[in-house]
Amino acid sequence: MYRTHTCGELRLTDVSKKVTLAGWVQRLRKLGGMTFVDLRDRYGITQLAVDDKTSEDIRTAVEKFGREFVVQVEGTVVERASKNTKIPTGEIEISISAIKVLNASEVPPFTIEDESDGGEELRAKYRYLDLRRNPVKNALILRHRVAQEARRYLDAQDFLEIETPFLIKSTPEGARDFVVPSRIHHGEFYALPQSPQTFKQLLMVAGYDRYFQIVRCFRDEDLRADRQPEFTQIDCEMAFVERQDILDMFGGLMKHLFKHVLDVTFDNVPFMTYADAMRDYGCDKPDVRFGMKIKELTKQVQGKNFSVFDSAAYVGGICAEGCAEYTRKQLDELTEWVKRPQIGAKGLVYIRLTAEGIKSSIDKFYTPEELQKIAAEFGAKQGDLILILAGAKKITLNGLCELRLEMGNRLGLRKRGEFAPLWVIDFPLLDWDDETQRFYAMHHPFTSPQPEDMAKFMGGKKEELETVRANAYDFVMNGVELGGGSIRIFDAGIQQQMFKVLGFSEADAEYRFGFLTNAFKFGAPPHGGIAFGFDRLCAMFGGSDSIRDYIAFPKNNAARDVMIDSPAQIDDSQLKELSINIAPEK
RNA sequence: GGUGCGGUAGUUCAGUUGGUUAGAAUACAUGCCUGUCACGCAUGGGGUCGCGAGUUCGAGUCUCGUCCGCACCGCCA
Repeated sequence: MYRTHTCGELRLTDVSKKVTLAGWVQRLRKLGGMTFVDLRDRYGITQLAVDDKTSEDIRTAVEKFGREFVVQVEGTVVERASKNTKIPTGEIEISISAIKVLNASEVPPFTIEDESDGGEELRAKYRYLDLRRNPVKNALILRHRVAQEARRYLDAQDFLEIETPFLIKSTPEGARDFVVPSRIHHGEFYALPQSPQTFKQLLMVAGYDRYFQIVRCFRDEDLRADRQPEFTQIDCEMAFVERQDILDMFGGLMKHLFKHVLDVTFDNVPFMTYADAMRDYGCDKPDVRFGMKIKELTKQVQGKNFSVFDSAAYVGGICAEGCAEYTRKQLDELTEWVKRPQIGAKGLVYIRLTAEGIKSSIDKFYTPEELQKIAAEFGAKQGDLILILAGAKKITLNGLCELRLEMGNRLGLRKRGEFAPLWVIDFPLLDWDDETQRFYAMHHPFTSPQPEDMAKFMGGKKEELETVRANAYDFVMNGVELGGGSIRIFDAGIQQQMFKVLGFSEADAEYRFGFLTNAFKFGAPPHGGIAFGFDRLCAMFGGSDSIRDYIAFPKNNAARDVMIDSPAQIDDSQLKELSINIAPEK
C-alpha cells in the first residue's frame, strides 16, 4: 500500500497514529539542525519534520530531495511545537520513521505555487505541471462540481443522458466544420459536430422526451479568451413543450447551479426582447447589473446645422453619473478609446453638467436650453456626464454598448459576486446578407418562427421575412451569453419552407438534411431545447473571463496545443492511405 | 484577413539620448543556521538580448522583414 492517508486530512485528533503518506515535495526548509519538508498531493500539504532524533540515513536522504520529487514516507503524527494556522494540517507534522524516493524530478521550469513565476506560454507547454497548482486544480474541481450538479438536477427531472456520434456529416452553414477524412470511403469526409443539434431532435422523434448531454462540440473558427475550437455544452432537448416550459426548466437549472455551486440565489429570471435589448443596451447580451441605458437622440438633435449629427443615421448616448468633473485629458482619452478600430466611432461628443452650468463640446451648435433638454432625456442631474456617439446605426449602437460597459467598469458598477440573469427573447429569425443576396438563419435552420409570425413566414415575401421573429431565447448573465436555444420546427412543410427561404434547392436540402425531414414524416412531437456553454459557465462561477483555466488541456490563441504540439503533419503513408495530396502553400 | 501590446539569465522583469564589463528579484548550487512554514544570512554559476537583414565608428536600444505569445475586430447558424 502506497499510502494510508492523503496529505490533506491529518489533524490534531490523529496524533500518535502511524501513517504512510505519498506525494510531491513542495518545498524544503533547512534550518541546520532540522529540516522541514512540505509534502503535497491533490488534497493538501502535510509537513514532515526531520530533527536530531531522526536517524542519520533519513537525514541524509532528505538532504538530497529537490522540488517535485515524488516520495513516500512512514511516520507518526505528532503535534507541532509551533503551529501554522494558515493551513488545515498546520497543527500537526509527521515524525519520519522511513522515507523513500519513488521518483526524482528535474528542477521544474517555473515554480509550482499559487502565484507562479511562470508566464502563460511556459505554463501551457508544461500544462501537467501547471495543473499541480492550486488555482488550476481548483478550477477543474469547480468544473467537476458544476457537471455533477447539472446531472443531479437534470436526472431528478427525468432527463436521460444519451451520447451522440462525433463522426457525422458536414453541413456548411454557420461555423466551419472540422473534417475527418474517411479511409474506407475514398474521397469522403466525416465532420465533427458543431453541436448535436440534429441528433437531439431525432431523439425527440424517437420518443426520448427529455434528453441532455454534457458534450464536446467543435468549430473551426478563430479563438478568443472565451472561445476554443473544441468546447463543451450542456446540451438539452425536451418534447411536448412550449417556450415557457423550457424557460422554467432551465431557469431552474441555472438557479440550481448558482445555489449549489456558489450559494448564490436569484429570483425568477426576467425577460427582455431582442428589440428592447438593442434599443436600451446596444447589444443582445446586456449586462443588467447596472442601468446607464442608451437613449436615442437622432430626431431631437438634428436640424441645428451640426453636420456630424445631421448626416448620421443614428445619434445616441449614455449618462455616466458623477463624471462631470472628467478632465480634458480623460475625455480625450475616452475619445481615443471609442476611435479604436475595434469600436470604430468617428468621435465622441460630451455634455458636462457642472456646478458652473452645462458645458459641452457642441456649445457652438446648441443653446444651453437645448442641451438641458438633451440632459433631461437621460434624467441627468448636476455632476453627470453625457457621452454621445453618432453614425451608422449598427456600429454606433455597438460603440455605445462597449462605451457603457467601459464606463460601468470605471464606475465599479460591474460588481464581482453580483449576478443579474436575463432571458433575451424574440430574436429575428433571419438575417439578410447583401453580399450573397440571401437569408441566413440567425440561430439555426431548425428554429421555429413565433406562432404569430407564422403566416408572414409561410408567405415568403422578403420584406416580411425580415420582420419574422424566432421562437428563440438566450440565457444571459452579467453581459455574457451562457446559453441559447429555441422551439424547433417539427412540421416537415414548415421545415421545407425554411430551407426554401434560406435558398437551398430541394435536392440540396434533401442531401444535407433529408435524414431529419424524413424523420419528421414519422410522428415528430413538438419540441425545443437549449444548450449552455459549459466552459463559460465554469469561468463565470470561478469569476474569470477566460475559459482556458477551466479546461484541462486548452489550445492557445492560434488553435495550437503547445504541449503536444498539435496540429502536426502526418506520415506520407497515412496520407496515401487516405488518398490525400497536400497542395503547396499559397 | 486586420489592429494593439509584448519577446533580455531556468523564470518574471528593468535597461536612460545608440556608447566601455547587460542588471534586479526569484529559481538553482555551495556553506552557515534547532521550530520553519514565501524561513533567514553569505557566496557562486547562469545571457544566441526571438530570428534575419539594414542604418551607424558603434545596435538590447533605430529601420525593415520574419517567427512566436496575449488581447481584440472580422469570423463564431
